[in-house]
Amino acid sequence: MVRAADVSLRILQMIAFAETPLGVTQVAQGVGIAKGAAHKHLRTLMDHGMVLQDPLTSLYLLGPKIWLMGQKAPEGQVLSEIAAPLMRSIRDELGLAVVLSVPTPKSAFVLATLPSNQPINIGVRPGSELLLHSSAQGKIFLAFGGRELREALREPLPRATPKTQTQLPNLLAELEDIRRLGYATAPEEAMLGINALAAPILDRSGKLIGSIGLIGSIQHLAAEPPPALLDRLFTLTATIGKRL
Amino acid sequence: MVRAADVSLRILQMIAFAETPLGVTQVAQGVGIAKGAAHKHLRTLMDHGMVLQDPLTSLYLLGPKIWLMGQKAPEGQVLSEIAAPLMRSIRDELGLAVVLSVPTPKSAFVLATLPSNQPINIGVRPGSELLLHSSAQGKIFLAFGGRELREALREPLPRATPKTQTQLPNLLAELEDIRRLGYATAPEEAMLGINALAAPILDRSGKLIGSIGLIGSIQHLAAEPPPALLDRLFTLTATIGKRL
DNA sequence: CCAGTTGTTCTCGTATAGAGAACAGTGTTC
DNA sequence: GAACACTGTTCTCTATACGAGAACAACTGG
Repeated sequence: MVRAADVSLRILQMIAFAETPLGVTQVAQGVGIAKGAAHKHLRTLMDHGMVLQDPLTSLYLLGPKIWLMGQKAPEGQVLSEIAAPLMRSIRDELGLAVVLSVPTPKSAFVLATLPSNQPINIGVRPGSELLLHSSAQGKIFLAFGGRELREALREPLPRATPKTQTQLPNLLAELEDIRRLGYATAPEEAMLGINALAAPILDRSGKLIGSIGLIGSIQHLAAEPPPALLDRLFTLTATIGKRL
Repeated sequence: MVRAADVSLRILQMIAFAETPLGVTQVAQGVGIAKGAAHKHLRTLMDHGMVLQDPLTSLYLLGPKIWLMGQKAPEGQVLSEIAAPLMRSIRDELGLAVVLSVPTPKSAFVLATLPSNQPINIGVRPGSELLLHSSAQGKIFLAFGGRELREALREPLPRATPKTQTQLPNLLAELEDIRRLGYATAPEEAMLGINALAAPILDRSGKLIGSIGLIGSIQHLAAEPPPALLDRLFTLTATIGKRL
């Protein structure tokens, strides 16, 4: 781990996901270093065009180069443009929150989300990383992904709620079921009162690309999903897979 | 300048703009450090999800987080989605290369391009940075941008070709003309045999957002642009400005 | 006009980044 | 099938450069 680079990357993320442009002082205390040091990091980021400084307010905001680099990332471009309209239609139809995520070595990375349209709505923040063993999408990745993803299971499984599955043998058995049935649920495993239903997005060759998850309270999304709901989800993921 | 962060950012860009996934060795000699050190940097980038490693080939490629961050950059999202279809139509109509760029403190940053559709075609690489004083788009930014952009003129003006304007007073006079006429040209100032014509993209409040440039050989794009061509360019930039 | 903010520039001691070598895999070649 | 030529990864050690802290400059608002 390169410490200085780590700091710069944290600063970059901070600026990227901040609601408003940030000043040196906020950045400094955000990453926990001295103001002067933060300034040096910001200058480095500016030299690379990753960040630029508003000439009027002298606050720092994200530069255009980040956008350009983002265009080069395969997942986003393809998946989101294809999936976005389909996700919207299923959300409007079912009223549940819809989440698109892709696998990373240790988590399910949330690329895009649509919150549910209930008065009390449930959402997932894009950019968050769901644990592999305690989320529906994570379990999809464990079940359908390459062997390297299951490496993460060697370490003890942290408990998110009392219902989180922390026994490795039980989890492995569940993964078998998931592979067989083609979907995963996680009733109150990530958060009490909340359930999720997820299915994999596979390309034509059967390779795992990502997953679509539906999130809802246990009231709206039962632990045993009704067949009609499953069908709807499967047609969605199959359509996305075909259009890749 | 934070050296370690600089190295990591160079590596990140290298991976982002590489044609194919890269290995540790290529990265190391690309940025000029030892293999072991490069490995440490790559791990740091991976920890942040900026980069990930193909489990099969163990080559490094761009991670999904970069895409997500790119979505947050204001310029790209808005400008490119609005401008892209309009740029395409003007390219097909005129046959000239079309370039969309935004201002940075020291250059015109190229966000998106369309190469000309001639047999011998001319293009501009996205991500490149055009000098402010020796390119049509750069001169647009100097003329229409904030005062801070003109700070760059305090330093001596490098000569790109024999025709590059390197005399500050002459350049300032030209900027006056550009402001008055609403367009800039740069015949053979950036590259011999090539001319460019550019106009600013202004939002409703008149603030400079970016510029559209047309690039062609001096044969296809005369130093004195015909009125019809100017009209076409002005309607394009005006349309983009309105849709912001 | 002064107090309390900003962002920026210093200096200096210490943590750390990078060179280099050794290690561990993988595929190629003879 | 064994030696080879590559990969990516891990290690040790020292010159280096990072970050704490303080001082500075430039604004803002009471």
